[in-house]
Amino acid sequence: MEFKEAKNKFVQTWGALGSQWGINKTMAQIHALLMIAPEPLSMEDVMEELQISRGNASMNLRALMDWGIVYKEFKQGERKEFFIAEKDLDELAVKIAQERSKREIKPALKVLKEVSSAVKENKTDEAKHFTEQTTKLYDFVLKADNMLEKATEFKDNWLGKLVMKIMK
Amino acid sequence: MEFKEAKNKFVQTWGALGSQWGINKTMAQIHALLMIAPEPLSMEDVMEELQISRGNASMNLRALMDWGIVYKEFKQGERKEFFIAEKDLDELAVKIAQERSKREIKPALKVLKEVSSAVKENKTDEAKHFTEQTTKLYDFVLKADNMLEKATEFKDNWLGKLVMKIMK
DNA sequence: CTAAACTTTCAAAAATAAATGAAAGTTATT
DNA sequence: AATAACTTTCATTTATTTTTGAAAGTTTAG
Repeated sequence: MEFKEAKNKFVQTWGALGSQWGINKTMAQIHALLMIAPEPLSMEDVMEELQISRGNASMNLRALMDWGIVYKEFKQGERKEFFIAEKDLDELAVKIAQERSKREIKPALKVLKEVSSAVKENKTDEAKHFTEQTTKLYDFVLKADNMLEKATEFKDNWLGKLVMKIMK
Repeated sequence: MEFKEAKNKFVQTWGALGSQWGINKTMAQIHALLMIAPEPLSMEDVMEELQISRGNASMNLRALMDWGIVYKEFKQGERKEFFIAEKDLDELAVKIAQERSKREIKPALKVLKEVSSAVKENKTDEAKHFTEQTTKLYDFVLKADNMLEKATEFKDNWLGKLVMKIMK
């Protein structure tokens, strides 16, 4: 396979994967590009490589920086900004997990808690069942969120490493 | 809070959560509805409650069954089909994890593997860096996918339970 | 201070995804 | 085998998300 073809295939694939995991396609593609770039890239470079507009590039680079997985870098004597991706993949996973927990799970948990304890006076069967089920769901999502949090601490901790080993 | 209000809030929230995790909004809402229904619901019921069309209900119920998280149920003497949700939440998590791995991660892994070993002859710096990075990414995604798989075996296994406990 | 170099914003356009509903398909009943 | 009860399909419409690009904003250098 030619290098250019492989590169393109990789960027497309990473983009598709990202878009299925809540990161928009262009954002994931920019990230892919930065991951494999041996040198920091300018906004021009990104626009050129992905054939996207200036506005699009600007917005998605900003978003990547908000997620904490892309950084600005300045070059000696150069006026413009360059960008590099977080290259430590464990760190990347931690950042993504934290962001998604904060933006999506935490707010949902708040509502689940609210509704699960909101109809306690109503004693119809339907209402009782509702309270039961939503309580279970709250506990479950809370557990999942905690796991996500704890999983991000794994890499530094002996127990985690042990478990990983056993889990093959 | 009134029961109806709580119910509506719950359905909306579950729908939003789902849509951020790769399950379409209506699909997640139907699932929510079935989760809290004390009795199996017919397609009519679902259409009525969510104010959606017959086609929409049919397609999304089918999708939920493909995911293995909703089942058909037949009632004595009734001609029409009723639906119930998988109520075991651990089972739900397993099913979702399996489906997403199969549909999204596995195909991506295939491409990653392909491109990471595709440009080995090319010896420019850029190509070398590309191979290095994509190899790392492949390993990383593979590891993540394995974790997802193993996590689904946790609930039945003593070590898993222990770890869960320690993780609080 | 001001012009040049560069970045961000945002209303409008384009692309994508999801929903509708009527027609076609299926299955059970008489 | 005809009809009624119900479900699925899919071309079209509608809603949502993403992208564009030109104008406004910012920063640096002279």
